[in-house]
Amino acid sequence: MTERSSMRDGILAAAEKRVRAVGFNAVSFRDLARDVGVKSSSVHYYFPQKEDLGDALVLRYTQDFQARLDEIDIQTLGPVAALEAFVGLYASALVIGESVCLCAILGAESQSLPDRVNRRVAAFFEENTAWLAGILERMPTASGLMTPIEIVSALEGAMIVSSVIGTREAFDATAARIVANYAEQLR
Amino acid sequence: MTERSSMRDGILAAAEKRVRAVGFNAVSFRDLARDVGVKSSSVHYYFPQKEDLGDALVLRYTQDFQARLDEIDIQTLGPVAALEAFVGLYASALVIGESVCLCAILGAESQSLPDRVNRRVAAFFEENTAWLAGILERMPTASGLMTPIEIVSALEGAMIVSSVIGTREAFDATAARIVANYAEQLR
DNA sequence: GTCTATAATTTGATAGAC
DNA sequence: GTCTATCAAATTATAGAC
Repeated sequence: MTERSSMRDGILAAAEKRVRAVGFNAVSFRDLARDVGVKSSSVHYYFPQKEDLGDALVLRYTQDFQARLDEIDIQTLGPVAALEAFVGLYASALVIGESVCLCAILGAESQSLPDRVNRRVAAFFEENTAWLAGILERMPTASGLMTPIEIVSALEGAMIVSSVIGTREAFDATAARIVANYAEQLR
Repeated sequence: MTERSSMRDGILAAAEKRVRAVGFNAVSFRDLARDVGVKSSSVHYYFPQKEDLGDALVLRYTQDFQARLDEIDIQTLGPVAALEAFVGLYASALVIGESVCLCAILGAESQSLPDRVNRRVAAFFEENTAWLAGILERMPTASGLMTPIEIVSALEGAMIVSSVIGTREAFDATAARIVANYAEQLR
């Protein structure tokens, strides 16, 4: 097993924290260098271009997220509790005054980001919707229920609105309704 | 009546176009100066600090949006058609590859923006939810229906996700469901 | 009001010593 | 790998002429 906490990973961790707070365009190589205690040229050693940093950042975030999805035992929990666990992952990504989901903020900035980064962000959404599709197909089909992409969209939007307003109200209401509407189908 | 298209308003129009595409942090005074055909120092004449520009930009956007809401004749249309018109305003704010709602992108960047700007963005959401509350109270109360803040959140999130993926799919599905769910209540 | 000129700072990025 | 040193460009912002 390779070293768990390399410099490269430390830089990515610092980048994730900063980008999830202020966005990709507002984070500099020098910010990250200071965070991990090196010079900015050393950050360039690991990520020659800022684009490389963005690419690796979203990849890491997506893999971490996927790993947490894999921990959700759908067989044991059943579809509703699994959906609740999914929504819980999003809930833990939102810390008012501190951070939102990485892909919410990168999604909003997408027109100013390199295509390579955008493709990774799109892949995050696609993996999430695919996972959701896996559990929702175990539900009775009902025309009034949100589809996977609608659920992901609603959670990301609620995160952003909650972040500006400064309370979790919008997010919590959205999260609760998504779960409740599906639970209702199984009564 | 004062001049309709002053330099100040031209700058704000250029700023709106750019910010709705790439975000506030990725737009510079020189960008706007070139757009309207002056030097950047002239832009500073109208907006001494970038914060002043952001503040005026969101105020203008909110007022324009409110004016379009005022044009929706709720009495004549009835609540469902009025809700449809509301959703239509959001729909027209999304142009794939070009722009999203100003407050979606500023909301995502909020942690890196001046408080003054954030307060204006929050006010936009509050005015929108207040308008929605006005028409939804004419509907039969139903526990399964989205509240105003949930509707606004869902539309903003769907805009961002659609923007990254590159198709209107997520937005259109969200918009259609919001209207359909309420229409269903009035059958 | 708009310009020239410029200051002060920050940014992404590179060359080369150690 | 990390550093020093540096570059070219861009950024916000101001002073003062016209």
